[in-house]
Amino acid sequence: MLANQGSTAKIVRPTTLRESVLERILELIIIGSLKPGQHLVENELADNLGVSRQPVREALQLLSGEGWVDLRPGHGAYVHSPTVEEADQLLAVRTLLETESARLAARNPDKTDISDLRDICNRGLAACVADDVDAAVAANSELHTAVVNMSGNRVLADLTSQVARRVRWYHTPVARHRGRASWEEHAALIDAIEAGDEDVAADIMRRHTEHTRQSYLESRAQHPVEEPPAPIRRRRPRAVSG
Amino acid sequence: MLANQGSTAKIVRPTTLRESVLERILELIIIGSLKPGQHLVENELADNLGVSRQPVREALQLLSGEGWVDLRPGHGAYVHSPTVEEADQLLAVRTLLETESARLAARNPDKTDISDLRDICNRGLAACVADDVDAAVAANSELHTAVVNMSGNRVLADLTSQVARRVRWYHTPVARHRGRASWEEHAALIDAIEAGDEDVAADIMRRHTEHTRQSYLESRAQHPVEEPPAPIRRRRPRAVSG
DNA sequence: TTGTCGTCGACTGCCTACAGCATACATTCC
DNA sequence: GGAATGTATGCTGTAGGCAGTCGACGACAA
Repeated sequence: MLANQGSTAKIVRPTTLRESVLERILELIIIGSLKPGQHLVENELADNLGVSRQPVREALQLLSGEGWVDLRPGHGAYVHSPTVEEADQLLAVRTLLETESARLAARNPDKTDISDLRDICNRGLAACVADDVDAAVAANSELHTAVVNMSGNRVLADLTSQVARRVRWYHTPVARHRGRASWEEHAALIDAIEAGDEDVAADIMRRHTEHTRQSYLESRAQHPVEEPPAPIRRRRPRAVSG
Repeated sequence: MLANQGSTAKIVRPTTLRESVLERILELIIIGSLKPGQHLVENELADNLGVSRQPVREALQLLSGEGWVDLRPGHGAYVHSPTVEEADQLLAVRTLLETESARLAARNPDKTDISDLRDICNRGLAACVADDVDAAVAANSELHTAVVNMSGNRVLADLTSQVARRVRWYHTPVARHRGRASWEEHAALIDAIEAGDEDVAADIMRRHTEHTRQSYLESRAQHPVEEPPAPIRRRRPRAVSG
C-alpha cells in the first residue's frame, strides 16, 4: 500500500530494502502506530510495506539488536514494552554516559566544535522561544550528539546514541515540560567545555540529564502507563470458518 | 558436515537454528578461526555448518548488533576489526560502567549476594594459585557479572555484559599478566560493597579496571597488532579456468 | 460447572531458487 | 606500453514455498 517499490520506473534504490523497511518500522514504533507489546506479524508488515517476508525478518533482527523489539524464538517479534522502571534505568545510564562525554569533551576542546555547539544552542533557544517543539527537540538531540562526538571516544558515542534514541522514545511526550531552562544549562555547558573545565562540564551535564530524568518521572506519575496489555494476542476473531 | 540437522530422528531442537549458528560463529571469532577483517561468505559458513544461508544471514544480523561483525550492504559481513584505539576506548567505557555498578551495588548490599561474591573470589584465587588460567578468567568474569547484577539496573547490566564480552575478546591474551593482585583487589571491593561504602567501592573498581586497561595497553605495545590486512579479499585464485 | 483432551488454524523457521550487482580478469584501443 | 572497456564469476539481496510448532477453541467427561 505505502510501497513505492515495484513502481515501473527504475528508481534508484538508495539503500537496501531491509534498511528502508527498518526505518519504516522504527518510525511506526516511535510515532506509536505499532504499540508496545504488539505482536509484529511478518506477513502483515510485508504486505503493508509491499515487500516479501525476508527483508522484514532481517529488519526485525536488526531492530532487536537496538532494543526496539524483542524476539521470542518460535513466537516472533514484539514491540519492546518500556516499563517505567526500565525508562528510569535507561535515563540513569544516559546520565552516566553523557556526563563522561562532557568531561572528555572539556578535556580537549576544539574551536570549530565549540562554534558549532553555539550555533545549535542558538537555534534551539530560538525554536524554544518560537514554541516550535519539534525544532527544539531536534536541536536538543543534535547538541547532545555533538558533545558526545567531541569526547573522541567512538565506543562511548555509539553506545550513547543507541541509548539516547531509546530515551527519546520515552521522552518525547514530556519534551515540552522543560523549555528555556534547559537551553540555559546547555549554554553553561558549552562555556565549561570551552574553558576546558572538566569537572564543571561534567557536573552541569549530570544535573542537566538528571533534571530530564526527574521531569520524566513526574510526568509519568501524572500520566500513568497506558499499556502493559497485549502479552500474546494471536489469531484474530476468525471469520465464519466454513 | 557437523550438522545434526536433517537427521531422521526428530531430535528436539533445544533452540532455533540461527541461535546455534550464532553461537558457533561467535566461538569461531573468539578463538580466532575467523580472523578480524575476514569476509564472511554466507555460502561457506552455511556449508561448513550444514545449514542453509538463511539462518546464517540472520545470525550475522544479530552479531552485527553486538558489534562482532560489520555489515556492508551489498558486500556482506566482515569480522569486526578491533584496533588498539577501539580496544582502549572499550576498556574506558567498561571502567565507566563497572565503576557505576560497584557504586550501586554498595548502595544496598545483600547478604546472599555478598556470600556469593566471596565464593567466587575464593575460587578465583584458588585457580590463580593453581595457575589454572582458564578457571581464573572464568571466575573473574563471573565475579564482575555478579557485581553488575547487584547494581539492580538491568539496562546497565545488559550494556556492561555486551561491552565486557567484547573486552574479553581483546583481553584474553593478556589475562595471565595480572594474577594475585587482581584477586586482592576483588576482595577489597567485596568488603567495600558489604560495608555499603559507595565511594570506596567505586574507587576500587575504577582503579581495578584501569589497571587491566594499563596492562592491556602495555602488553599490546610489546605484541603489536597482527592484522589490519584482508580488507576486501574476494574470489579465490580460481582454478585452471577452461 | 470445571478440568482435560483433541482438533484446527496461523504463524514462524527454514530451504530453494532467481535476479541484480560488484569485482577481477581479459581484451581492445589509443 | 598504458588505459579504458567488455566479460565472466562469485556473492548478496529478495522472493516464494513448505513443514513444524505453538496457541486457541471446542467437545467431552467428571
